[in-house]
Amino acid sequence: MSLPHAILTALLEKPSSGLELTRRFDRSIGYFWSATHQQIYRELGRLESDGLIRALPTAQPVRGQKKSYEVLPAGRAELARWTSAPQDPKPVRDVLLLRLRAAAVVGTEGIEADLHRHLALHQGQLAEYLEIEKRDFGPGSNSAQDRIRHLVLRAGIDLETFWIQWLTHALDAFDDLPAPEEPDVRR
Amino acid sequence: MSLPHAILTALLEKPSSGLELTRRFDRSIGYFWSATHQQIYRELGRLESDGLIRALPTAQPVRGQKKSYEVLPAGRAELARWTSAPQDPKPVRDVLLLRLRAAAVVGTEGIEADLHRHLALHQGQLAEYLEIEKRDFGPGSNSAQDRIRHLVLRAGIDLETFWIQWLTHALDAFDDLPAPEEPDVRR
DNA sequence: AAGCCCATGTAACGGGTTACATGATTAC
DNA sequence: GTAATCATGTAACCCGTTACATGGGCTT
Repeated sequence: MSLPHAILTALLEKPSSGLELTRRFDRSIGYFWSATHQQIYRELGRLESDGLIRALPTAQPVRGQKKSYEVLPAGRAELARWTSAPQDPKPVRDVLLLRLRAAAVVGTEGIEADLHRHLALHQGQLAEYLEIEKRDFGPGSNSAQDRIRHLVLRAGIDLETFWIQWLTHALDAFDDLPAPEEPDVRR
Repeated sequence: MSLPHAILTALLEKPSSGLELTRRFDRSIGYFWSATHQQIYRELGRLESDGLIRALPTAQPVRGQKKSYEVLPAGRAELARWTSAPQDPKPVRDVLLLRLRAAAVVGTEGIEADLHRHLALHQGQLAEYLEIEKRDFGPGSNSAQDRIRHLVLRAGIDLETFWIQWLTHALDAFDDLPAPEEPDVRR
């Protein structure tokens, strides 16, 4: 149950319409919590009928007409409650690691190319994060808000750095692997 | 669609019953792909009716009777195909980062305790991984299988190390935060 | 008027989670 | 012989994903 709270956070930062939210979930917020527009509209409906947000009274809501939402006091309270409530970290769930484990059994044929591809993707993402850091978190501006947001961005940067290092290490190890154990055609 | 392939990998490593699989998904495989027994039974049924695995012919399958499965050639082929097929990395989805972003808006009240708790949890997980590394991957044994599995374990170790460092950094930053942005008492 | 993007949806499906059910085996 | 545990399932629900629908405004 995190999507509604992600939306509440986004709306508190800036009241928005569904499509504007979708755009923001493709950028900043989406860096650690992604969502499609279908999810967002479904959730906006629920949040509204639960009395946590309301549509800004601008024009009557016609289909195809922009409709902006803002957070109500009950919504802010719920977000504060959720934020401070303890939550266990989710166990890791990573397809690439699973594929490697499978490759240890059925052979590493073909997976190496994808490791290279992932390495490039993570390098690209890291560059994007570093660009944002340079732009948004220069030496000035030390409000609590900025420092916390910088902390979150730092997690992204360090995570990408971890993957780059690990993938580099993995590819090195692949290079001097004692030859494929392919001839395992026993069945 | 990763659970069936996780099960195929597990069954290739060692034919097992549903409950044995469940136990293994609580340990080694579960370190990067978790699954409950309900999921596993459901998926075993599908894999069998798809002709990728079969029940070992021991006793007739009575309810409450152990039933072991092994992988058929078609299953091994499907796993090899899946392993070498390119797959994009999933975008990060982390509740703690989302909560921090929310805390930047509604205040950091209460979240600090949970950061401490997470730090301890990650330290415990790291210790467990290091124990496994010492036990299973000593200086000897350099088969390709072992080296690949060690690589996967290394990812786990490095990920936990990342979280420990980041949480430590975050808690440090919290300590000299310019005080809550609600009513600042010190100035 | 045709085509394209903007904006808001609906519908169907599949995986993951939680709660519950039921038969067999073991412990006392 | 009864309680606990082992072992295999069923059922319901929610979230995330994919495909599709509808209407308005803009450009050509």
